[in-house]
Amino acid sequence: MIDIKRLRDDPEAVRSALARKKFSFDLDTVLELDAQRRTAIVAAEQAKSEQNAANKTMASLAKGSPEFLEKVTEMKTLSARAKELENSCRDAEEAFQKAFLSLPNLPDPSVPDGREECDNVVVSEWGKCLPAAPYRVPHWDIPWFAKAIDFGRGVKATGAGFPFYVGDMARLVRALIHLFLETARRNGYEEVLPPILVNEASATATGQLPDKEGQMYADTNEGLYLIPTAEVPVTNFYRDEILPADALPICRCAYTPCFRREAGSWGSHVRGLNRLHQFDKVELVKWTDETSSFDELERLRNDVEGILQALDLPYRVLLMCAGDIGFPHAKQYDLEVHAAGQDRWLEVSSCSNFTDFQARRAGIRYRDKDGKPRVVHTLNGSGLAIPRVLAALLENNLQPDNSVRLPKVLQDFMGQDSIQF
RNA sequence: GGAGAAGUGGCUGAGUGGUCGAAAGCAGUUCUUUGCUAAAGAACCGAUCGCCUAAAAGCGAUCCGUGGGUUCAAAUCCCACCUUCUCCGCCA
Repeated sequence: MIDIKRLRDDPEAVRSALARKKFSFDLDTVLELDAQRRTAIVAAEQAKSEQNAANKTMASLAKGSPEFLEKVTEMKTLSARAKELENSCRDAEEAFQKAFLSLPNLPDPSVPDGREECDNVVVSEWGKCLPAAPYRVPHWDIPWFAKAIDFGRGVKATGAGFPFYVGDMARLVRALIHLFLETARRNGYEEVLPPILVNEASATATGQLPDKEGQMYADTNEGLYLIPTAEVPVTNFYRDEILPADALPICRCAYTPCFRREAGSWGSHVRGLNRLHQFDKVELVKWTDETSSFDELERLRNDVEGILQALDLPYRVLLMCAGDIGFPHAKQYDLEVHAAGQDRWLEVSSCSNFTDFQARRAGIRYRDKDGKPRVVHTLNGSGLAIPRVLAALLENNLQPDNSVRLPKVLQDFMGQDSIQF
C-alpha cells in the first residue's frame, strides 16, 4: 500500500501518478473513508477514555459499598456506549482498509508514459540476433524435442503445461539452476531454499492478493497457495520485523519451481516452453533503505545481464511504461532474449523496485540512526526463468546436424559440449 | 493421529479480575566518575493508530500467540484455532 499521509497531503499528485497506470482506482472514496474512519476513531477513543477514568475511580472504592454500586450503574452505560462506538469504528476501519489495499503503487517519475506493450522503451541491447537459416526452427520443431521434453506424458501425469524433462535435458535444467545460483552467490546474494506453499497473509503482503488471486493454484483445505514466484516466500522472510539499520541492504537468491494457472492466456503463440503452468526459476530479492533502492535496481539488472552474457544469448532491456507495469511496481525492467528459431523476443526476467509498497503491507521496517522505525524498500528480479532461456539456447545453438552446442559455462558442468537425442 | 505442557516487551522472566504497558535482569542509548580497549553509578530505553504541532514535545486509544465470549472491568476466567516443546504411534 502507498503512504496514506502522502495521499492526504497531496491527493492530486497521487491521482495523476496513479492515472498513468492501467489499474482503476477511486481516490475520492479512499479519502472519504479515511476521514470517516478518523472521525469514528476520535469518538470511540473519547468514550473509551471516559470509561477508563471511571474504572480507575471505581478501583479505589470498597467493593459492595453504595458508592461502588452506583459506579457500576454508571460504568454499564459508559461501557455500552464505548462498545457501540468501537464497533462503528471497526467497520469504518475495515471499509477504509479494503479500499486502500486496492490502490496500486505509484509509478516512479523516471518511468515513461504509455498504455501498452509497444510504449515500453528499449534501453539497451546486447549481442546480435542470429539470422534465419533453414535448420533454425522453433524449439518444438526440433526432431527430438518431444523425447527430451515430454509434454504428452506430462498431460498423462498432470495436465497441459506440466512437461517431463528427460535425460540430458533434465541435467541441463539442473545445470542452469546451478549456474544461476552460483552466479548470484558470487554477486553477493545469500541463498535460501524457501517453502513453495504460502499462506494468505504472505500472498497479500507481496501483492498477489487480492489483485491476482485467479493466477495462483490454491489449496482451499489449508488456505495455502502454490507460489507463482519465489518472491512471495522470500520477501515474507522478514514480515512484521524491524531490521537493524546496518543490516541493509540484504540480498538473497532462491531457486524454486513456480506455479501459474495462466487462466485464459493460451494461444498459438505460447507453444512449447514459451508458457508453462510449472517452471523453474532463480529469483533475486533485495531489502534496502529508501535512499538506495533505485541504485540497487540498476545493480540488480546488471547482475541479471551478466548471466545472459555468460550464456551468450542476445538480449534487450525494456524499461516498462507506466501502463504496463504491475500493481505493486514503482519501476520495472524486462529482459528479453532473442530466440532465433521463432524470431521472437522472450521475456526471461523482470527486475522491479516496489519501493515501500510491499514492505508497508508486509510490515518490514528498519531502525534508522535515530532509532525510529522506517519502512524498507523491496526489490526483486528473475535471475533467471529457466524454460525460455532453455528455448533460446536450443534455438540459437541448434546445429545443422540437430545437435545443440552448449555455451562454455554449461560445458564444464555437463561434462560435454553438446546435447543430442 | 493420540496424550500432556506452554505461548507476556530485542532476549530471559514475574504477574492477585480493577491502581499493569505490565516487576526484575540482560542487551541497547546517553551522561557522570575513575588515566587506561574495562569497571561503577545515574537517567533513558516497545510498537501501532488518533488528536495537537511547521516539527518535536504533549495528550489519548490500542497491543501480554490469534479470534470469539463472560464481566461494569480481562494478561489474569471460558471456548475455538494457531504455534512450540515432551511422550506414544506412523512415515519420506
